[in-house]
Amino acid sequence: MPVVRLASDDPAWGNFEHGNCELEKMRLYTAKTIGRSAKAETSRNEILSAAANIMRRHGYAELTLRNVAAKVNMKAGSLYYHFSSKDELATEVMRIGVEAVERDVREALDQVSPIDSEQRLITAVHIHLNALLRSSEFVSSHIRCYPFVPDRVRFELREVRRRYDLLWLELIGEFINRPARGDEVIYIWHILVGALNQSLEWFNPNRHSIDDYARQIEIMLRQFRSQRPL
Amino acid sequence: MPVVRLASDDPAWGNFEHGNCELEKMRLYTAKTIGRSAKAETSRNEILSAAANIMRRHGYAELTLRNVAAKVNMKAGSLYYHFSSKDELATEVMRIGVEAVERDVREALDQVSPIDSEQRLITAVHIHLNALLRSSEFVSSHIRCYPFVPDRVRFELREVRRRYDLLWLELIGEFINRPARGDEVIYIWHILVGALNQSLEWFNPNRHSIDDYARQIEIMLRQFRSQRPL
DNA sequence: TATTATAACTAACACTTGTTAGATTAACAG
DNA sequence: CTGTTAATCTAACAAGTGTTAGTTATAATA
Repeated sequence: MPVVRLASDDPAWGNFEHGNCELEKMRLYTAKTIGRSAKAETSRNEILSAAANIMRRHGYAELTLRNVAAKVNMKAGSLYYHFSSKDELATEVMRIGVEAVERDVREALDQVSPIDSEQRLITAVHIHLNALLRSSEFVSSHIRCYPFVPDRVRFELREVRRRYDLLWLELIGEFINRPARGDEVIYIWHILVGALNQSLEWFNPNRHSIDDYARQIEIMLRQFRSQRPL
Repeated sequence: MPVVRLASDDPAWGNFEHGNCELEKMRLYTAKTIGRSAKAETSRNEILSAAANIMRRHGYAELTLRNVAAKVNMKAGSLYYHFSSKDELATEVMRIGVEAVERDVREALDQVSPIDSEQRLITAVHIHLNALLRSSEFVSSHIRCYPFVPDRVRFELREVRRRYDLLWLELIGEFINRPARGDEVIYIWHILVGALNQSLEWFNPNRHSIDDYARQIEIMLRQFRSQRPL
């Protein structure tokens, strides 16, 4: 019946399970494992994953400690053994998210020639989209919930976020041969980030292709370069 | 200190007042005024505006009946004289939003040659951006809160939203000379809508220019056409 | 096995939420 | 001025929130 099939038409919209990249999670989790027993570490990771899942699917408003606890067969109060507050839990989920996607992008860029600025930007687009839409609920929960999270949480995340933002500004600056902090680069950055991150609200893995979408974004990006002298 | 000034760095982020387009509001409100006294109508409109303001600035989770009531010097219970539920209030705010921006875009398109598909698309971009970032909190609250609103509210809005979506698909289809329902058009539509609507999260009227941003979007759009035969 | 630290539970707290019924005021008709 | 309708308030409700203190069960260590 719907002429255009919108994400919002799908009853299961937003309820897809992401591929379980357990290896990736492990790498992230263990990065900051200090003085925690194996069992505590496992529980903590389950809690983080459950929280990320709720945040990605239903938004920050639906992230309640009782919801999270139920997903890991615990009671709300038990979560305080692993996190000192709801804010800390949310911060940790989102911190894992940015750090994951930044690490993935940087690792992929290491395999690309430093002077091929077009291939570098395109690579970053692919990696970011895959993290967002396929591999990591930590990434998607961060992107989806950041604007609605309490001030304190946003404040805690400002440095990791800025690092990732600067990476993009530099990639774009190199690509269009302009200063990374000029208005031009910044506006293009906003266009690109908007196109990438809004996909969370419509992308349906059963109906859409990450690569197809990334290809259209590549086409768009080339225009910004072709408008300018090299 | 921040290298790149992000919206989230600004303490007043999201707290800008939109230009008071009272005339526009009147046109919208009165469109469905049936069997309501002048006083009731005024109160109802104040409630709608207050709700839209909260939704745009703080998101749907912060929209509480007590918050809204306080803004219009009422008590929470009094709102039930004008709306039968919180859902109905939210639905009405968002319905006004889509209908407003769709009407604005269509009226502007009436002034553009039907065969100048580039100018038509560019016009729509400008009108949409201005509604979103400057003139209407009903539009911005809709865009910002739609993904987080209860299912019932989204269901109520599906028709008005689809009408507006189809308008864009047709504009893009004409512009790149492709069927409005093909994958190509739909992906470009998602890119464009993402770039437009995400601006809600970073745009700061004291620091950015709507026209500058719209111009960058124009550059982007031309690439999609130039890639194809006419 | 006995002891101890770990990890979870119970049950409540103070508070906020949407919503409702009934009382109260304000505006207006006769 | 009187009576009636329209508009708002009061005060509570049941449900849900983050958080805490005290308790129990589990697991590791001696």
